[in-house]
Amino acid sequence: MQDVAAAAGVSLGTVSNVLNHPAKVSPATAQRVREAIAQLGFVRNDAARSLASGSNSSIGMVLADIENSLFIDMVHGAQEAARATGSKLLLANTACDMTLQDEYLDLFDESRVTGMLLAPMQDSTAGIARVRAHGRQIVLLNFAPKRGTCCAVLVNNEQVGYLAARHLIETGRTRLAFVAAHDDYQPVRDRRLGVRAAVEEAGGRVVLEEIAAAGLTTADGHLAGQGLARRALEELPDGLVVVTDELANGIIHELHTVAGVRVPEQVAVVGCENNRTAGSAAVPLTAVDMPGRMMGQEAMRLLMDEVEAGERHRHATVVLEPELVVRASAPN
Amino acid sequence: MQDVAAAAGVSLGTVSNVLNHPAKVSPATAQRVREAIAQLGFVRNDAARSLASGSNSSIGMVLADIENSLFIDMVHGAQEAARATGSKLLLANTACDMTLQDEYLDLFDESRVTGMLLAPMQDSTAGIARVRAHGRQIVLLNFAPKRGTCCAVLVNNEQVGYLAARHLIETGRTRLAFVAAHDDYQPVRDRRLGVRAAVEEAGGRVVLEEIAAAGLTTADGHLAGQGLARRALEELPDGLVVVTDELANGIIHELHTVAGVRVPEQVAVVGCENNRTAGSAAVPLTAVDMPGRMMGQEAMRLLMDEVEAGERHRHATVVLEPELVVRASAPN
DNA sequence: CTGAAAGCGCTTACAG
DNA sequence: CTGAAAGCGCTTACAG
Repeated sequence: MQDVAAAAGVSLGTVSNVLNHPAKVSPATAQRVREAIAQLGFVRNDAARSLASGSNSSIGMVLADIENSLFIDMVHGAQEAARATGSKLLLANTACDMTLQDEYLDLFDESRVTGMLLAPMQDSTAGIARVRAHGRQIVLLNFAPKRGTCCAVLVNNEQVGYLAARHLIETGRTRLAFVAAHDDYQPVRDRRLGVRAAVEEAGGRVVLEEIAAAGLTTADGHLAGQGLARRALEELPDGLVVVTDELANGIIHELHTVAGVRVPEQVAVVGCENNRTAGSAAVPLTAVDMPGRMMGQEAMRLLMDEVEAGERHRHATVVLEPELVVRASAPN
Repeated sequence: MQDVAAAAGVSLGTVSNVLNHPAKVSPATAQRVREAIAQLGFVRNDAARSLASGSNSSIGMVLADIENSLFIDMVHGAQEAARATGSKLLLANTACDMTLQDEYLDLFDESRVTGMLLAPMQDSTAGIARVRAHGRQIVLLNFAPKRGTCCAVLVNNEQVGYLAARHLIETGRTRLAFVAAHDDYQPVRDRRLGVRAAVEEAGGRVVLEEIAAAGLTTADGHLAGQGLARRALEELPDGLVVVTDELANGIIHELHTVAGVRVPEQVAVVGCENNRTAGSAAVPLTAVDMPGRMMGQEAMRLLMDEVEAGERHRHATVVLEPELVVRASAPN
């Protein structure tokens, strides 16, 4: 920057002003400075910049699983919103590893980002507290914070389970099963509650079985599907609510393609999330849609509010409603 | 940090040494310092740190399309390799927008990352030159650099096309078509060359038709599939090489599910990339696999070599070989 | 509108 | 092994 100033025949402060407050500099001078910058190939040192100014216009987003298109949708939404405000979105993937998640939170913290977005798969109260203790803003995605300790954007996951189960009941299924794993993941717990509520609402004419899968992936679905396929047909549920699409696809594969149990005729299946994989499966999956893009947008909006409002800020939790998307695996 | 030093009763430099060169400090002192850090909730300011040291241990990865699981695989590979060396991987998604790509390259440049990984969808010579002019290292993924201007990890995309076409020819198909779009995307051009080479190799007994799609997505595939479905059966190719899996899935959907043209009996289809979607489609897709994870690992390795070797560094291009994965859409 | 000066919070030789 | 001092490259009042 010194060199630029010398080349343009102005002082250091003027170069800085051209970069940060162009209005304070006469157009002619600014032009000369800009030419010098271009000629010397000058790149402003962001470290010095944020050290001196105490700020940094990028915002960090920490994601538990970029493999899941729900998270990718959140990224898209957040990025659109960030772009509108002129800030840059930096991404970090933890692959569901809490150690890595903490490391990334600390990294963004140390680099003094404007704020953070966190979409975790487990309780992250400690990490959030650490970040917030340093005065840095953070908004939680798809996971409720501990008693109002920060802003959050949630989906009504109880409603996710409820919509899925109600659809099956309304289309005449009476022996439901809920297949899930990872009750330490809050959305799973909530979806379970919703399923139970829908069954209860139906009175005694609908029964619910709860089946534990080994995990949430397609491979876990294969296992669960094999388990179901070993049953006599009359002992099979006639409607399945499966806690994730991947898991549902795995089950359908085993049931329908391998074991020859017809989906949806003999067993109807509803997934949760409405992932990118849902529509293109062997039997297109009926699923309850999570509005990922909107979640990302809302989260960015909350974060920006918090950054701007400062002391006056009040934490808020936005709860978005899910929607049923009907496809072949559980038709109307 | 000043406060920490005071609390621990040592000087500033000692605190710094505890953080950066623990061996230089006596265990007892180090312990006292660490306690002070914990008590005060001190977070080292990364801006000051990298300003003073001139370095920054994170590396930036700029991706054209996080929607595509090939890119996600590259992330996984790069992250594993980064973790092994103790550096952090920061991600940025450009959504195929060259303006955004340039902005992110500049952002990482300004923040003085150790180095960058770039997986673009278009020629990025200008951006690469800009970054390199500032002395920052960058490795290209899945796109050949202009005449040895940087390190790169490529897949032999000609071989991708070749393997796809040869598989169809070997399984008895004689009227092939290559469906593609975006010849400005280098891998597309190379795959086309490979398909032509395989057809030529077969002599006169195999003919090749080249079909232009509107784009590379599933929706574009639907369009292309509709176009094919309108043809009389005897005018239909009996083997399709489709330049991406998504495009292939779209075509299969229209042909097989909508129009009732049987895949693979009447038309066999081979995709390129072997995306996450390939295996779970209505007709599981035979596809040529791109080794994304390995690409990411190799790219990190090249980058680290370059960072460490400094002046002595020679650019290198690693070309990985693809592999055919046979599924139902074009069986053996 | 412009320039000189202080300071952001660290790291790194260097002397003890 | 420890401490005092210089310097990293900017931004921001402040005086002109």
